[in-house]
Order: sequence, then C-alpha cells, then structure tokens
Amino acid sequence: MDKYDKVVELCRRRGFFWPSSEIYGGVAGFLDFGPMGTMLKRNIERRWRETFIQSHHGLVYEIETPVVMPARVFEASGHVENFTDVIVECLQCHKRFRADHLILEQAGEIQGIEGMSTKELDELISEKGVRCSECRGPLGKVSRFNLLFRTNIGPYSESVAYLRPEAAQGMFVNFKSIFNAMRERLPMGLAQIGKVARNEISPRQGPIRLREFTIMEVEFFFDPKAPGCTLIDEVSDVRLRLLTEDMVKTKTEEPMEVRVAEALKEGYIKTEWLAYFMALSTRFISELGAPTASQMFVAKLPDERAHYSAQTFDQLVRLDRWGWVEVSGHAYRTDYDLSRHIQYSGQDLSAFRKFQTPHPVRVTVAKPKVERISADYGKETGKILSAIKGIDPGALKSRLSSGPVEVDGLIIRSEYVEFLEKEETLSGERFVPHVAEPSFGADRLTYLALECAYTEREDRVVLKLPPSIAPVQVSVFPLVNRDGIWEKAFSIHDLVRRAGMISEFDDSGSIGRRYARADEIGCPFAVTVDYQTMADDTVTVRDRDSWEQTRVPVNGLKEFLWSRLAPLRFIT
RNA sequence: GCGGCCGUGGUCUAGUCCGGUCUAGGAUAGAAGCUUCCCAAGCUUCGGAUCCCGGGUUCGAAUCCCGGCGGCCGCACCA
Repeated sequence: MDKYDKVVELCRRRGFFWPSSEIYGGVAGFLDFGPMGTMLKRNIERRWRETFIQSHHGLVYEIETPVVMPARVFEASGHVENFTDVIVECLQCHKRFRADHLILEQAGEIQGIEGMSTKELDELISEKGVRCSECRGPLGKVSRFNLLFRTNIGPYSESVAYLRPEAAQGMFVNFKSIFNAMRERLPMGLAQIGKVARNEISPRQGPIRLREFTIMEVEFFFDPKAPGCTLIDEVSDVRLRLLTEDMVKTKTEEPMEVRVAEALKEGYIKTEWLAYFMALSTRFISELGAPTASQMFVAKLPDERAHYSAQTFDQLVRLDRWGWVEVSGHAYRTDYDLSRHIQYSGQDLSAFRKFQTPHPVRVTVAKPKVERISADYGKETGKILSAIKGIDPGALKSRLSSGPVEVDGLIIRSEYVEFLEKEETLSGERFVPHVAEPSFGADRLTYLALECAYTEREDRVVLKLPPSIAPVQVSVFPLVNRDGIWEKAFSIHDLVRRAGMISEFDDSGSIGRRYARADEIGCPFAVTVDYQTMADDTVTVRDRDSWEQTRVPVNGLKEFLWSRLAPLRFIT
C-alpha cells in the first residue's frame, strides 16, 4: 500500500473525497468532495485568493463568469480548432496514436505538419508509407478529437455552446468593460476561481486528472512597452528551481536554482510579471506543505506549448506515486487572445498609451470633392464617399498618384479628392495589452496538501495540514462528562466558535480516541477541559504535531489560538 | 482506446483456484450505554453487505462463463 492508497483510504473514511456518482458505478474523471474535503479545498482557494488577489488590491480583481459560453468565443480563442488531438488507429492491433507524432517519427521532419488537415495527414501517411509502430499494421483514417464539452443553449440545436476548458476566456471577453469600470489603469490583473471541463480521452490518477475541476487563474494585462513589474523587488531573492528550454532539449533532469533577479537577467524568463507570479507560486505551494526541494518549473518546448503561448513554464511537484506532477502553468500569452477577440467580435479591445511628451505629426486629410463625384455618379455618390472614408488618407494619396483606385467595383479618380496636410499633436497611441497567466488546479492542490500532510505515528494517522488550511481548526473535549466539566467544555467550544474558528466538540470515547480522531482530520489544536479548569479557569491546548500540552487561561485562549493559526508558514 | 491485474458492511480484509457446510467470517471505524480518563484501554447492545452491475451455466453461484461499469499498472493521450 503506497502513500496514494493510504491518503485515498483516509479521504473516504473521513469525508474528504471519493469517486463521483458512485452508487451508479462511478464515472471516471469526476470527483465528489465531502464535508472535510470541501472545507480544505475552500481554505486552499481562500489562501490563493489572499495571495494572488487580495494582497494586490487595486492591481488584481476577481470576477465571475459562466461556465457555458457560446461557440463563437472558443472559435475566437482557437480552442475549437486547436484544443484537439489528431488521432489515428491501427486497423490491426487497434492501438491509437497521435497522427502527427507518428508521421514525424517515421518520415522525418515535415514543414507545417502542425497546421495540416486530417486529409493532408491521410495523404502523408499513404505517401510516406507510415504504419503502426507497434505491429506494423495498416492505419485507418486520421480523426480529430476535440476535448471541449459541447452543449446547446435553449431549445435550439443550432445554438452550440461549450463548457469552458479554462476560465481565461471569461476575462478576455470582459477585458474592455472592466478596464473601463476600473478607470483604465494598466497593468491590471483579472482573476477567477471556477469550474472548467475538459473531455479527456482517458483520465486516471484520481484527483490528479479530472474531466471537471476547479481552476484558479490570473490573466495579467500589461503594456508590452512597459513590461516592468513594479513588485519585482519583493521577490528578486526568491529562489526558483528551473529547467529552461535548453535544459529540457538536452534532457537535463536536475533543475538549476536561480534567484528571480538572475532568471530575468539571463533571459530564462521572458517577462517580469511571469517571473513575479512564479515566485509567488513557489511560496504558495510551500505554504500548502510541499518543500521547495520537491518543486520545480519546467519550460515547455515550442511544439508542446498551447496555441496561444510564447513561453510556458509548468510548475511541478513531486508526488509519491506519480512523480513530478503539474500543479500550475505559467504562460506568456502575449496579445494573442485579445487580438483574436478583436478580430472575431469586431470590438475594439485595445488600451491607450500616452506619450510622455505629445509630439506633432503631419497628417494627411482626404477631402472629397462632392460636386465632382456627383457629376459622375449621381445617386451613387454616397457609396463613393464612404469608400474614400474607409481608406487611410496617406495610403489613398500614394495609390492615386499611380492612377485610379478601384474599391468594390467603384472607381476613385484623383480628381475626386483633395489632400490637405495638417499639423496635429499626437498625445498617445492605441495598443493591445499583453498577458501573463498563472493558472492552478485547485483539486490537485487539495490532494497535494493531503499527501504532504500525511504522516503516521504509533500506528495512527496524523494529518499535519498547515493550520492556515486545516478544515477544522480546534477540537474541544471535556476530560470527563460529569461535575460540570461537560458544560464548561461546551461553553468553551462556543467561545472558540464565536471567535471565528471552526471548532468541533467531542465527548465520546476515551480522551486518546478523541485526540486520534482530531489528528486524522488534521485539526491542529485540541483544547481539553479538566478538573483544574474548574479551579483556576485554565485549559490545556494540545499541539497536533508535537503532542505537547500548554496550559492556557480561558480568557487568553482566543488570542493564543489565533496567533498560532493565522501566520503563514513557509516550509523550506 | 488496447493489454495485464483487480472489484466482498464506512474502511481494511477472509472466503474465489477445487460451486453446496457462506441466510458471508474477522478486524477496524460508527451509534447508544456502563466504566476509566491526557494519547484509538475494557465491557454490553445496536445498525450496517443488491458479495460492482447485467446476463448465462447449474438442482444450487461471492466462487465458473460472457458483456458492461469502475479502479490500478503498462502503452497511448494529457492545449
């Protein structure tokens, strides 16, 4: 029985999580969270929210957008086209392969294979004689498998929609509105915690690979001409364990350890904001209980990267059974998404950049000679006028200098337009912001925290969850159930509850059994009321990790507990 | 999707090879009570199992056969 099995067994037993729709046989890739699991997951989400959003108020804002979005959004985002795999199946042994990978493997380098249609790939396969790499059997037709969950909006089957595979698109399509509402300041981050769905071909690994999961993402918009991170000094000494693109290419396995400042100076990380978020992520994951030595960032090679990304690092964490597992992705998405939405929606999603000093420019203005045009075109004059308006005056001028210009069958002659040169002052220019994106899977983090916390002591399970995320923070026990001790204990339980902590009251079984129960759900503190309490109004507070007890006066209990629950814990 | 192994109370498991003695045993966890009280002590009582689902073979199936679902491992997949 390895650690994964032990954690899964504990989680079932104590109400953390288990397979979804279990009474009907279960469905692969979906997970149900019980009371303890939900509290733990919420706490992890809360800590993420505090780390990435609340401590950046004025810079990063949280929003909430629907899971279902119309097809057009994902056509624009490129997911309908690219969030697919080209699959080919061997007709003999029925093994399935990534078609493009198989072709490259057997036919060598082929330019532009990435963008090829399934037909083109079919042709390549017969042309190059590509066969099954396992049994040498013939291959079937190449097909595309899209990982988007598809649905309809309302009763109309033609209104196709998809469940979002990432929360990001909700932030991109809302960029302009929020940018306006938040007084047009850049940089600006938008964040979202919510459900996403990906129709994985064959998910395994329990909570690690799900078809529906909670994502926690920041889309951080900045001016590519002012890419500096204003907060970089706060993290410049944070050490990142990095496998750069070059190291991945040369199959290096041991990451280098570099300071954030160095990683930027050496160009390992292309943008400061990405580096900043990677540093925050290192701290965040440490706080969940994963030592920095079992964390690293690995660069994705160009052909492994998502279609939108110019640079991506995966943050990996070492798990007992599965080795290095991705817990977050850090992508430099450039202006890809906003540009695509500008193109597909026809809306202006750009920002305005003021020049430090406005500079004068000479502009060409086209002034149509209406009388001259109407002499030639009569009732169609309006069409000519709008055609002239639609062309950049400077361009029109140079084109007309070499003869008439034709637009939609209309002939524009040089005698129709008079060009004036004007002096104007330009105070700035429009541009499309760039985006750095850190993106986390909350379910994986929940499992990670549980695995890191799992320990055994004298045949008992002790979940050493960081107090900041423990589902239950305090347990209160009466040592005996008589002589007013029960009532006193219950009133202390009430006191702790009113102080804003999650407290459990347990009066059943021996005191040792109650400590053991509390340990199994990772409750960091157990308060016991005994005879001495009745005499001097003190209680014992027992520490989950050391099993040591401290006598604390009841009137100082709240402060005692809070001071030990609130601080962040960085485990190195 | 393919191949291998597997699926028994909440959990872990005995039984499956070789069908009947299994109206499924144990441990642990849970509830009620007694007792003890600072690390799962003890006693009593209680609840809880369509033996993953469906079909077949048989006088008889947890056990054998077929199909499905689910899990793990390997291959493949994982923007």
